Amino acid sequence: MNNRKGAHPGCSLISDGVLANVALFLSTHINKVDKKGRVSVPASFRATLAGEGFQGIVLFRSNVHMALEGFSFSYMQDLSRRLDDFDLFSAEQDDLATAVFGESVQLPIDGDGRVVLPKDFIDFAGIDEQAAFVGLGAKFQIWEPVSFKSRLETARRQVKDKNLTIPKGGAA
Amino acid sequence: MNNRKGAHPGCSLISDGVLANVALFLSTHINKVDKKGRVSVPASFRATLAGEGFQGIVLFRSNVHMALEGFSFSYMQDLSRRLDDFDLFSAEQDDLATAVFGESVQLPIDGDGRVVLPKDFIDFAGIDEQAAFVGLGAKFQIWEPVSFKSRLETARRQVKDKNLTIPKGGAA
DNA sequence: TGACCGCCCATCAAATCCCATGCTATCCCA
DNA sequence: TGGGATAGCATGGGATTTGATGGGCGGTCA
Repeated sequence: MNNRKGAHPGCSLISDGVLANVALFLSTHINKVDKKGRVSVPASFRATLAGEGFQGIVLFRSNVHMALEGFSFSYMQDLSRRLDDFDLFSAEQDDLATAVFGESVQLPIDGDGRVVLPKDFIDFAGIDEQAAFVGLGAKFQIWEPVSFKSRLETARRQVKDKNLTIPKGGAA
Repeated sequence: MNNRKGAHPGCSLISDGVLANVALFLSTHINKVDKKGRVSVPASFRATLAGEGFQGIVLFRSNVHMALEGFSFSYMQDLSRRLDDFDLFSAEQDDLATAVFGESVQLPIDGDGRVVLPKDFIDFAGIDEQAAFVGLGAKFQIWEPVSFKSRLETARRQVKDKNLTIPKGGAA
């Protein structure tokens, strides 16, 4: 129930209870896509989504990769808020908002924990028999497994070469 | 024993009893890995994790060693939050998230205080019959005991030769 | 009248729970 | 202060549940 290790010198703006269980999308799960286009959403992802109070996922095409971006509904709200902050200053952000919200689909999860990926999304991501659900913390992506493998290597290399680190925030 | 009374002068959000002490992972414990891939998480580590308010650990492959890095779940939440400071969809954010979250796994601790190490993680760390849980303060590592022994000697030598010290400073 | 969609059930393997057993560090009391 | 009593921890193995996957059945909408 409570929070991060108490390293926040200035304390937090976030109330304890809320922060408490920020569920995260973690790890990579590879599931099979059946003839009907159905895929099981990894159980842990479902749990994360359920924690967000929404039975379903929001998907749209990545602007960068041949992959799909997935969010919980509440994260979409967050996204919206962030975009609003920039709206005033940049047309690009407006484009982004249009692309993101206009192109996204909301998929219900069936009784067995599966979603049906729209055909054009499947094509876009080059998905065939299998789909890799990649947890990225607050969001996740869906990849064709082989593509993801090389993507992962790129990411690793980038992190290493550019010496990327997650900025030190409150707690260590 | 270790209360951190007064560590957060203005912080009323953190209740004394609970968050009270920033628990640390300390010491090295070597436990057996059974055929099912189960290992007991050292009791003291479990206590530390419990202080974080979560039953489970997050693991991923070390970028540097043939070992696994372990964190409390709340630590990952911290990372996620800090990652939010990056621009959404920026290459940096994406690379980091992919490398960190995409490769991590969240392992629940069973009723007997054990976790099941994924097979590929066991292989990565070269673990066979035993696993060494090495406390490193806010995080810990899991090693194949023999590998760790040489690692330990290297570390000792480095500290000595280079006269390494812990920088003075902030909270964590 | 097909293609598609939402729902239901069956199956198999893997993950999880439960209990039983030593072993050891700790406690309590004479 | 010796020594038995006790509780906590690590471990093994079996039982049970959950999760992923495949297939079937009716309804609906062009």
